[in-house]
Amino acid sequence: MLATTGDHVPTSEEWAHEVKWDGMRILADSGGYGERGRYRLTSRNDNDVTAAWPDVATGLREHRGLRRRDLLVDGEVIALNEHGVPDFRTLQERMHVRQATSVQRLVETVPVTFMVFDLLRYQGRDLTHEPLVDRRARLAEVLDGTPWQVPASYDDGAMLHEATMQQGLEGIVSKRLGSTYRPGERSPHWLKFPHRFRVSYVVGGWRPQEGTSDRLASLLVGSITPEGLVFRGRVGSGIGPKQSRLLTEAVAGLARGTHPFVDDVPREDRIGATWLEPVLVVDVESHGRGYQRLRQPSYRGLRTDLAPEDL
DNA sequence: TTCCGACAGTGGGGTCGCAAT
DNA sequence: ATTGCGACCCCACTATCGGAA
Repeated sequence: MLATTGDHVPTSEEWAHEVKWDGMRILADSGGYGERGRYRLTSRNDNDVTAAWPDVATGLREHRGLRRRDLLVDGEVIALNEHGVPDFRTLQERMHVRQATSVQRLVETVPVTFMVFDLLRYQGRDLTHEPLVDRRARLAEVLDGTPWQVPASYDDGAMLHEATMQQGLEGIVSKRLGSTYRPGERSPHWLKFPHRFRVSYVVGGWRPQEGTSDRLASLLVGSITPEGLVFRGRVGSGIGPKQSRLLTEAVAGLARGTHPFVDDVPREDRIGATWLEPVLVVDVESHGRGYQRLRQPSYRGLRTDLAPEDL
């Protein structure tokens, strides 16, 4: 079950709100009774990822009360950084591991937490048709005292939205308390509100669409620092045929031979690029702050009212 | 007939493993 | 030893097309 992006955080009492965890979605299935806490883990694309998270898979093995229980839960594996904030980059180091030998080392260097937010089956009984409130209540009982965590649920969405923003968390997810669980579906009963920030950047070049050489598909942008223009990454999402045409016009006559950034532009980013005089300013919406490179960037338009000196 | 939602395709930032160089 | 590529993970957004209203 997936969340739809929402416009406004619902205020009605029919909704509950929780932190949106920046990690990897996992379904953990005990596979029936008597398995002694051996769980099969699957990713969002239904790949078996059990090998990469042995600590998660056996997380309940030692827990007495759950030894012979049967359950299927839905949650997010996260890795916390030194500030206690989920760090996706760190998590990725363990994501692709297939062999048990290397995992043992990673388990120690990259500890993870499994945040479990839904209970889909318990003791052989399918709970997906029961309302969320009931599933959550049962989940809290079942996992109480285990290494797996059940994230808190909040009534006040606006408050949580603000608090998560302050704390540098990814955002919130609002869920309708009476909703059933619909496997594989992107549901309007789950609404996500990721914190995205709109910031202006200076354009230092552009890249063509894959396979072509003239159709502008993405921009290479940078931010102004005391040292000069620092490369921050590429933006392509949001540049459709119309925006592409507008930008092609805006970029005309600005070409130059070398890139205008003070730092080095990585090889991969230079492929097919046309460098430009750093005079155009664009707005970009992206996730998170304080990152070297833009995360999940999307183009928001040309700022003809701004010059690089204004930033 | 019109509108909407699901899906595919394009764009982004990353990691790792493995084969070719 | 380095590099390139594909397989995964996280995603945003746009265009299209078929079915519901």
